[in-house]
Amino acid sequence: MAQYDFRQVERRWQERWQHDGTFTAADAPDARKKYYTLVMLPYPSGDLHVGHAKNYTLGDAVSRMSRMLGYDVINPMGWDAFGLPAENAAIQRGVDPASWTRANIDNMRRQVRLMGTSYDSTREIATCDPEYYRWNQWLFLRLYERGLAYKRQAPVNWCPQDQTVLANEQVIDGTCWRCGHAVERRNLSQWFLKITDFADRLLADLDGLPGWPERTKTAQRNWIGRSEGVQFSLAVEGADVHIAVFTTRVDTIFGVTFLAVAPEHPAVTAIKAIVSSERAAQIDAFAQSLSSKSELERTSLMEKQGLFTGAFAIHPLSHERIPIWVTNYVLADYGTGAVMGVPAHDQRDFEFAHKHGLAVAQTIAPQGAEIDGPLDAAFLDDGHLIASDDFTGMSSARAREGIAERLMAMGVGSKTVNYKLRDWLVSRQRYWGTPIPIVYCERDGEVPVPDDQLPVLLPPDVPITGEGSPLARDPAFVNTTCPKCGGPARRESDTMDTFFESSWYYLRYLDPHNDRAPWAADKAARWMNVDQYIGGAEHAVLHLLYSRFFYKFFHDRGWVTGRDEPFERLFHQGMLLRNGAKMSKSSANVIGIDETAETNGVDAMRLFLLYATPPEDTMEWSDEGISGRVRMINRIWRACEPHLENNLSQAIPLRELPPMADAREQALIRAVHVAAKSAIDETASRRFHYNATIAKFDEYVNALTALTRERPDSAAVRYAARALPLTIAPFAPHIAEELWSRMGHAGSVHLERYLEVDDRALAQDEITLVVQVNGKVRARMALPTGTGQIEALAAALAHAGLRQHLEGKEVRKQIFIPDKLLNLVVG
RNA sequence: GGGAUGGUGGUGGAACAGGCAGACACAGCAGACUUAAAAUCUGCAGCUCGAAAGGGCGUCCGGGUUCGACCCCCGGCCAUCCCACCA
Repeated sequence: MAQYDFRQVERRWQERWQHDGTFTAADAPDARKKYYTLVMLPYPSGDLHVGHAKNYTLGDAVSRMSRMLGYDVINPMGWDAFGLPAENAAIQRGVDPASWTRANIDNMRRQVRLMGTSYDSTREIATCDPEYYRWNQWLFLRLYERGLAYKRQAPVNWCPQDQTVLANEQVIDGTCWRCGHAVERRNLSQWFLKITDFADRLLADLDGLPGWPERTKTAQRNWIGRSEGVQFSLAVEGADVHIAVFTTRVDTIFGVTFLAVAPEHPAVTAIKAIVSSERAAQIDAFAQSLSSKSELERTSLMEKQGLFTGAFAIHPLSHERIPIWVTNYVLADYGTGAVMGVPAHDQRDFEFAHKHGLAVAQTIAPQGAEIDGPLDAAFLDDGHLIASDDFTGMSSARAREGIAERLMAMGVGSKTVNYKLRDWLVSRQRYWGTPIPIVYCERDGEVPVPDDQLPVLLPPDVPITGEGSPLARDPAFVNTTCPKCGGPARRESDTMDTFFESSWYYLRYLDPHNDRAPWAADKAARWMNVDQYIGGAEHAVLHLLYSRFFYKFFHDRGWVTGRDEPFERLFHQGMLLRNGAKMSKSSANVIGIDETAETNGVDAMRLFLLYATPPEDTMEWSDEGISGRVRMINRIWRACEPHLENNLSQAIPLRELPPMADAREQALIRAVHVAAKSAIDETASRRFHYNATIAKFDEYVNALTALTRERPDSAAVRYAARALPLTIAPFAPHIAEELWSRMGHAGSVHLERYLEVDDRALAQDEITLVVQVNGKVRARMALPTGTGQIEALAAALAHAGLRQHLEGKEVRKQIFIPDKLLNLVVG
């Protein structure tokens, strides 16, 4: 008996699939329904580990399964190749980011193939290719034309030690991830994308995505943060300025005892002009002390601080004088940058008022109750209004309407919707990204690079030191001529956030070599939308929100048709841990693909990754666990081996069930169809709990192994052996292909139709009827399928084991579930 | 503080629709084969009382609904993740 040589077999079929283009998707449609499976494209960091493998194995199984179920499948793959790690490698090791990235892509492509991934390699893309980022720039210009890309001054995270800007995710508890130095805020001129224009659609259309996890939709809803309220303004006493505030609780307006503004608020300048010079100096000092503090520090870590400006605002309804304070906890860029302070009905305001000795005026009382003494915390619920002029006595809900109308009639207020979502900052002072295609001319100002001059190429050989923007220091890149007037001009030296590339890559896969457009509309119409998207939950509000924004823009421009959502169904993978930590080089807990494939084989690795937990769960890697799947592969081989080359003439068509000689053969045939049914159901339901499917295959293989020993030539055994490569193909593709081929088939098993589940095979002649007495299981009886209640009761009464539970008692009630259960209530 | 998800043997997990709890596997124990080991095969295995037959308990805890609850409802505990001075 020859040992199964997985190394040789796996390598041979991987080369064959690549050579034959087995998984190439044709652009010409056929009679089948299209199916677009997509996994989030990886960053080429160097080496794939089994954590990556967990993600790609699921996508690959879904893709292969869908193809075998009769869909016209497209399953592309690419590289999210721009980003900071390449620059860090450049700084630390002096390598060129481009060469470093290319080498990583080459290595990881090898590893993706080593995993036996069934992706269409003719559609592979790398976002750092000029042929790709050219279209980034083109899309940026289309956004620019519509006013959706714009430049403005904005505060960013800045590390004074490393002399560089940091992304939000690189700020760990207010410090720089690399050097640990406290991060500051700096005002820099930055490019933004106006995602806020789409806030209402991005929110509303979540309701039309039943194929998305609820938690992801909730996360996006929270992030967009829509709130309805009223905006109104208060005049500043003695100055010609008004301060607008936004509130969701306008019913508490008579409880306002102070006005809190952000130190950056524009009205602060006017206020400084009307107060004493000492006050003005104090305000400046207060603003200065906060200017470099990060938002996290100001809002979450620091105590509530404030300074009375010396100025007053006039309450629009009561005409009382309201002291104006500058505070650390009011954010300049949410709402209007100013808040009405209602200590009695807002906990933040309550704490602030207590600390600074401000008045607390209760204007809402619990429904049906009166106030009983001073508050020891803000009263946040709705109720009825007290001490509120002619609104006194109204319910909160009615007062919100009435007060809003009064303010509108007075011309000082309006109903408003506010969003937490802010415009997307896409500028990065980094080298390894897409250059922003804008030049600055002394005469013409900000000028977009014309389409026919794209791409603006990223220059090679730029020194990267980790200090400041590398492109800004490259005169050959920065100095250019104005496309409009031909005069001297300066190129934008910022590059784009890498999330720009990943917001539309799924469209480029559909037309990867197009040099006239990012994609052709007919290709998009052929394949979009993505039927099943698979990736980590960490992108719930980043990539997945940006992509929806882009797709809506594309849809509005008519570049894509159908619905304006890119991803029909979304599935979040669980993480893979080892020793309780996420696999990473820094944790030194990485299990590499190459080593695992070499020692255990790729099929065993794939089976283990699918088998160990449901795919959405966090998984702990286990060196022992994979050995069980190695055994399974070997059992599959031994079970099928007697049915290889010699038995070709005895091939049994899989659609024809062999006659079943006895209960054991029936059980074997049943195991075949139970496993196949599980694979089909888990795919169709999009639950993808292939862990349960593979357990069914264990039972199938165990039954086959046992019966093969006794009667290797029975029709049932031959049928079950020949069905095995076909049914296990999506999960263990290499051994399946090898067995299929050795059984005499010419084509690839992966292009075959999956086994059709036959109800006759699933049916059983005999079932186990559970007999309960007063709800407790007291006996199990083997009975013919379809036994009626009367016969079942008779059998139960005759059952020796039940006598002690029934003797001398009256059966008062029977519950009978056919072929399952008989519950006798006695007393 | 708010929200989401979850809590089942020594371990990973199964039970898809309220109907046999613990499938399948890992680790373990015993046996067969072997000079021996590996590999392979067979058997045992929730806890507990009992020699056995058989009984009692058992899906985080406490209640409830039901003939019957891992599953549904109420209250609590714990864990993980997300959001969090958003006015």
